[in-house]
Amino acid sequence: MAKNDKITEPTATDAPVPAEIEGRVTINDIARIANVSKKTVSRIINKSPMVSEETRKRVEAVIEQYGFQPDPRARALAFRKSFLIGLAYDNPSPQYVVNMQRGVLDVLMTTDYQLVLQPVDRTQPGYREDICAFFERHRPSGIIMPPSVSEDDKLCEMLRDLGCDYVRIASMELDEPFRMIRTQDAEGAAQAARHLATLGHKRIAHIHGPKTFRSAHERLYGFRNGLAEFGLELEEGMTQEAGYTFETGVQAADNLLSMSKRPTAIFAGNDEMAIGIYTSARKANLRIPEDLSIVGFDDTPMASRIWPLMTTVRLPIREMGREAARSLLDQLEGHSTKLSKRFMPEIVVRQSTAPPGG
Amino acid sequence: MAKNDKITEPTATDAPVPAEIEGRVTINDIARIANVSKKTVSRIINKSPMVSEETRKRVEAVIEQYGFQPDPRARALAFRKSFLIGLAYDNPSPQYVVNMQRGVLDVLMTTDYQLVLQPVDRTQPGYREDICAFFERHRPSGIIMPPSVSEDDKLCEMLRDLGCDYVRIASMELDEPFRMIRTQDAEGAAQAARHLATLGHKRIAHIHGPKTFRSAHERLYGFRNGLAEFGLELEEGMTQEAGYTFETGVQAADNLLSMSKRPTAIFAGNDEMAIGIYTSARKANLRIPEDLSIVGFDDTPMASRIWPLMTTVRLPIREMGREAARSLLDQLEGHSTKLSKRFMPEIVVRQSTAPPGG
DNA sequence: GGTGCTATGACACCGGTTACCATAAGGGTT
DNA sequence: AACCCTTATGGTAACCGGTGTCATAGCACC
Repeated sequence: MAKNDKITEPTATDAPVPAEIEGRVTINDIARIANVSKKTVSRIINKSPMVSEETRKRVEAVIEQYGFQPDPRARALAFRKSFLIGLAYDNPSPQYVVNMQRGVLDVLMTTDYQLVLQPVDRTQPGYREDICAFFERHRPSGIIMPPSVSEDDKLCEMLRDLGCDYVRIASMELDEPFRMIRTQDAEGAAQAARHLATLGHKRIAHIHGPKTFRSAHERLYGFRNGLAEFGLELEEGMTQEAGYTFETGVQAADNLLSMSKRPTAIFAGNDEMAIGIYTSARKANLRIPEDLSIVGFDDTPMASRIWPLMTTVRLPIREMGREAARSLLDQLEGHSTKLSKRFMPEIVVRQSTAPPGG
Repeated sequence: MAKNDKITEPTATDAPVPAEIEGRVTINDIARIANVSKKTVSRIINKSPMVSEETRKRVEAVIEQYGFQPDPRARALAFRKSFLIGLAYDNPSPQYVVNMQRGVLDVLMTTDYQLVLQPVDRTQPGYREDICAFFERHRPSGIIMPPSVSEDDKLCEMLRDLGCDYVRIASMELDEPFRMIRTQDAEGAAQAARHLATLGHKRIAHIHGPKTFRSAHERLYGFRNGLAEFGLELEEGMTQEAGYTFETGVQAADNLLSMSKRPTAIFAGNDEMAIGIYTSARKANLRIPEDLSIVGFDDTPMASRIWPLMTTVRLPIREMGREAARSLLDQLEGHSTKLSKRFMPEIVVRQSTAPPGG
């Protein structure tokens, strides 16, 4: 007769299968218990309006009672959507990374999406392929890229070709607006310049990041402009390129401080290098801030732990992570806000800056 | 027509759906092209030996050619296994967190498993429930817990009740051996004690973490023992409790340094607090290391950036992350090594320690 | 010719979804 | 009042992309 009726459960001739079926409650259980079809339960989970108030109440009570939670993987499969958001980062600062993760998670936790990490090393050949392989494998719905990964136009092109949505966090408009989270690094650097100029410094130097990083250009540019407002400029030899690391920062500062007419203030492109300046100054027996003023960029926790406390430029990283996640989610759902949000850095004045010639 | 349900997508009445079915190659495609059944392809993916050499070659060629990658979600569903590993952490040090993540990822990337993060705040009531809810939701195959989450016996009990596998990273044997990754914190602290004693210090103080952290006890205990080897002891008032943070470290150091017979050396339970000692010493106009020797614990990057470079005790955090992941994977596959691996800390002598009375 | 092993395929199933259909209730028309 | 057409609601089957179980065909071995 082949009665088609579901044979769902053999109902244990001998095997206590039900016991084996561990605690996980499924949509079928709920449907059976609430005496409705799977479909109806599904409608309720997905907040479809096509369910009577009464039915909804009843089913929701059962869901509540049994603590039913739909399996994310099954949903992903059926929706043909991974509900994954990738975070591809190479930022060497743990503080930055952790804050960014937190911000993204703040938003994702309230949704059905999940975060997957993809740390990369931009100096490795084939790192682009790594990210693409990562995409092919997990098929995240979208990828968030903070600097400096975000600055790689070629990579983004590859991702677009793969049909991968993404959001880039950067200090320049590198892409279509809805794909950008902007930081106004230039303005932050300008604030640093104004601060130093206002204190009365004339001989001011800047240690910037690698030329291959756009943020380095941006900060240099903004700093120059800020100085120009006061009729000042970065004199010959007063700019040094370094690698955004502590060691290269020390090296660059050594160069600056050994000059016959050494600067009375140095602005570093990030805190790591600024801390390098502290070390260099100590080696040269210069007092901070009396003999040398120092300004950093990022406001890492270190800035408020080092002695004397560092004046630096702060970016709201966690909030940027949130915004990036929100923006990506919007994009995935079609209502891409045409506007790229801009985050304004803010100088935090502490103790590493003072008038020159203390 | 009355399309009943959600009007999700109008689906572009004209659009040829097959085009819509983007590039994703499935096991069915491979099976069809290679002229075998899905099951055979599945066998090959899973390296089952029950496939003839010839068939395998042929199918593998097709897989290669089309760049087929099995969908992790579909596999997870079919395997009744999530292939997810959770990392539940509350460690306030970004450096620790990032290194731990890296270590875990190092291992997981070579497997089918994926990492999901669960940052928590142990000071929040209901944080245990957060973690359990996290488990219920994603059903990770296992959870890795670094300190201080790892120290919560109650939480682990709840997880066991839920049938959740886990690995704890801690300085004490808190659980069955196969669930532990041990760090020999006591031995690290003893090394610090020996180092200071050897330099000739007699009046030595210790700033330890909160009593609620087992690591705090462990380090205090080890430090005491190390001193005892040299016939020294922590005198009355020479121990201070602080909160593992910079600010509380400053406070505790202020207390110690304002005593009439102040210590000539201080060992802090972590680098954060040790950095607080630097600040306190600067305020008190004491030179490091001439007037005061300082030893930290953790070897955060900060330790090698601060001036003078900090002597501290190092733990191989990334390697510990790797080991935790390996160990958990072993556990999941049944061959739980009965042994809990132990990581030995190592003192890194830099410039913040010297003989007393410099 | 029975036995045991290998290689392969058929088919149901994991836990959700959509497409499509069935039925009941309501409202206007004649 | 009978009829038809909506609209609201819920059921059934197929499917997403893999897996397990079991049956079966082919072959070597005694």
